[in-house]
Amino acid sequence: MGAKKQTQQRLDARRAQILAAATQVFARRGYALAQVADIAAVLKIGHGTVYRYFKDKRALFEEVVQHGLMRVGAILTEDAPGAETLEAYREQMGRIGARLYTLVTTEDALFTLLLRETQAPDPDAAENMEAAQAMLAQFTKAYLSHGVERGFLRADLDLDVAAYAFNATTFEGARRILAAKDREAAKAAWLHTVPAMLLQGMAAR
Amino acid sequence: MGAKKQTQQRLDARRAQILAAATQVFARRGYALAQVADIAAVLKIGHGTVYRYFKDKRALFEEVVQHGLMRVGAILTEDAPGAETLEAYREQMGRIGARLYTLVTTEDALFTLLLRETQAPDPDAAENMEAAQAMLAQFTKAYLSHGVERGFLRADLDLDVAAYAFNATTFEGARRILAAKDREAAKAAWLHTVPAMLLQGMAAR
Amino acid sequence: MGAKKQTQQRLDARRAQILAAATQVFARRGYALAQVADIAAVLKIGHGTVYRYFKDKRALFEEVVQHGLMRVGAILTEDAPGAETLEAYREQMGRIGARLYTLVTTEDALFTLLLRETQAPDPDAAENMEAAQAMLAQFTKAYLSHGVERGFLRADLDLDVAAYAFNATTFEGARRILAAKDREAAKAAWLHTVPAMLLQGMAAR
Amino acid sequence: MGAKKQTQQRLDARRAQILAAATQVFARRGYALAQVADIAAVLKIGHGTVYRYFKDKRALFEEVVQHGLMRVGAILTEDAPGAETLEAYREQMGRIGARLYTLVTTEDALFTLLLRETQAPDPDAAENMEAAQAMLAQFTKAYLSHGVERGFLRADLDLDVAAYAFNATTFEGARRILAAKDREAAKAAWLHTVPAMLLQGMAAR
DNA sequence: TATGAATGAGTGTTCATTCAT
DNA sequence: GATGAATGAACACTCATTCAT
Repeated sequence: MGAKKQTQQRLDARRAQILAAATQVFARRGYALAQVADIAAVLKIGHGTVYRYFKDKRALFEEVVQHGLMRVGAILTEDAPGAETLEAYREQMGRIGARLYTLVTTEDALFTLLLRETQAPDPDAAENMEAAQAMLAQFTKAYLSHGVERGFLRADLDLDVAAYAFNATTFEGARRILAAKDREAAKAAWLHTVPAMLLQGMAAR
Repeated sequence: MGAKKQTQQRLDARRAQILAAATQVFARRGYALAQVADIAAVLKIGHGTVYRYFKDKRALFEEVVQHGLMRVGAILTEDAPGAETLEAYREQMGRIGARLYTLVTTEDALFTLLLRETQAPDPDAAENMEAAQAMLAQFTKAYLSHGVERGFLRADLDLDVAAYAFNATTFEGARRILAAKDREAAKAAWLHTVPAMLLQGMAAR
Repeated sequence: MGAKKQTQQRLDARRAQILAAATQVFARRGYALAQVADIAAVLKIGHGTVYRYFKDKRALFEEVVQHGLMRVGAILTEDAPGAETLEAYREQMGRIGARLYTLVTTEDALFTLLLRETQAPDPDAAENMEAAQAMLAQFTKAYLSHGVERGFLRADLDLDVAAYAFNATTFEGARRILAAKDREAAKAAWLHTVPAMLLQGMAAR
Repeated sequence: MGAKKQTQQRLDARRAQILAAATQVFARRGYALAQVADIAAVLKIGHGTVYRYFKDKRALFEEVVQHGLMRVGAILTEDAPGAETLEAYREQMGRIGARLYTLVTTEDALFTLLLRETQAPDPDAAENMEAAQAMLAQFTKAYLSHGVERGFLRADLDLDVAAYAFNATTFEGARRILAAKDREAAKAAWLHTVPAMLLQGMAAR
């Protein structure tokens, strides 16, 4: 049984390695141009081996994406939604953003991929992507909803629109940070500007 | 001479037809899965004919994108930037948004394509797309800059960040509208919520 | 009728122009890579026009070759076979060779083509080429036969073998001359060496 | 290790099979008309397999040619250049010719190909072919040079011209033998006539 | 008669996927 | 389990040829 466990662990480790290698290659070349053989080559394993862990290229891709989305989801829910004042609310927003953008810079390849190919490579996969977007929007909507209930946010806000707009802004920040020469500076700029802009607006007082 | 002109017109017309058909097919299937033969089939012409008008599949794709971006650019610059009050400024923002979202629903396929594949289909084309994004951001930045000068917008706004955030929100709106069952309702919701949100913020007063 | 003649002359002239242009293009690019459109482009005429004068690309090619072979044949028969002494015979051989090699350098393209693609581009055409070779060998054989009759040449010579060998040597000379940097020098060297070599042999006396 | 060796042997064998099949098909149809799929079909293997062993059609063709030239080169150098008398020299010439013409009839397809397409199928490859010709001419020149040094051959012979002429004659023999109905008879005729003709000349004594 | 727009058969090449070892 | 040799569907692109103008 110990041996079995060992084996199982080794299998899991290999699976994770393939997932990581796939993330790199998909990020670098895009889904269409990434070759299964490239991914195997990164690990110096036979490319047939990949098929022992994943049904096909598409399944591998989707698992990479799912895995990435789960990590994002974890960050968004890690911080319990319990802010009692607008100030605390805004601070929490900053904390979540900071964690997200740190993950973005750490997991460079993963986010390059998520942000580039979230618009799916083919129509069949488009639904999945759409679903993922919707899920993230639900997170955000719940978060905003809490703000409205507490009275921090305007009661007349269209929460669906706001949630999608909020996420779009957040992910655009991630894109800009990844594209920036000085990522730390870009991160700081986005974290400084966006919460203020979304909460107080751009209009002068 | 009349004949020559006729012929030239017919050539131009055919070119435009191919561009339009390509837009449909690229939008429906994505760049990678779109086949040149599909595009020709839409027009019931031989697929060799496509190559009389465009060097190759990539060139055709890029022309579709360029053409689309020019139309967007035209909308953004059509309304001269001369608002004198915050109210006029906000109204102009609404007008531009309305025109853009109307184009989005009219030119369904074009925007499906632009919004999906602006994230480049392959690394070679990525630069073009990046450049297009940057160009649109410049438009927006200039527009916001005007607002700051007039005193409508906060003087401490990071205009680069704000411009990208603004555009991201706008394009997310386009995506949501295209995905919506009731597009007119979605259009109204985004046009109603976004300017207020971006100008006044989500925070309660 | 004068008008008709005029027209006929113009048609013939155009036909000759196409033949000449085709010779250039076939010589430069080889049969397979030469495009009918290239040939038309040389004359700045529509490529459809070529098909009004020649059935298809292959027919055009074959006419170019036939035309070239006829010119070679003319040179070989121009000098009547009436040498009475070995010395006169050898001189005649030199004269014919000189005329041939002059034509070679003058009609550069034609010979590049003849010498390169006499080995036919496809099996159907191979027979024609074989026939042309055989025809040239017959000329030479008759010429050698005259030498045997007159007693200039060894009576035990296998005339078939000798004729083909003689021609091969002659055409190899043409190839070398065309490939040479200094064509005049190459021409002189071949004309000086080959008749002596073929008549007296390489062996020392 | 034994298994590895086995596998390597099988790979080498397959490579050799493809080379052989390619020789047949290129010989039968010529470079331009030979299809990669035809070559694969001869071996009843998938045509993709060919691309595991050769980069592309051209590379396969060039390897076929190189391989052929090496075999010819081997024959030409096998017999050490040590003749001490004209008679021995002439006999050696006959032996080399006999071996070459035997290879020609044995390796029918290879020589059909070499003799047909040594004149390059396209301008890019022309240099290779020219180089091969030059290499063979160098062999022959060295051989003739030995004859001059030993005093068998005329001291005033232009060795460059003679070498190319010699080779041209030899290859024409190969062509005629391949084209002949009775190849053995043709072989005998060429082997009997050519050395005598080249050494003693055609002129009567 | 000349043109060149249109055509589509034809082919080299790629690469995800399978499966014998 | 791991491998990588083999496979062949799939597709972009070319260019000789036709024919309406």
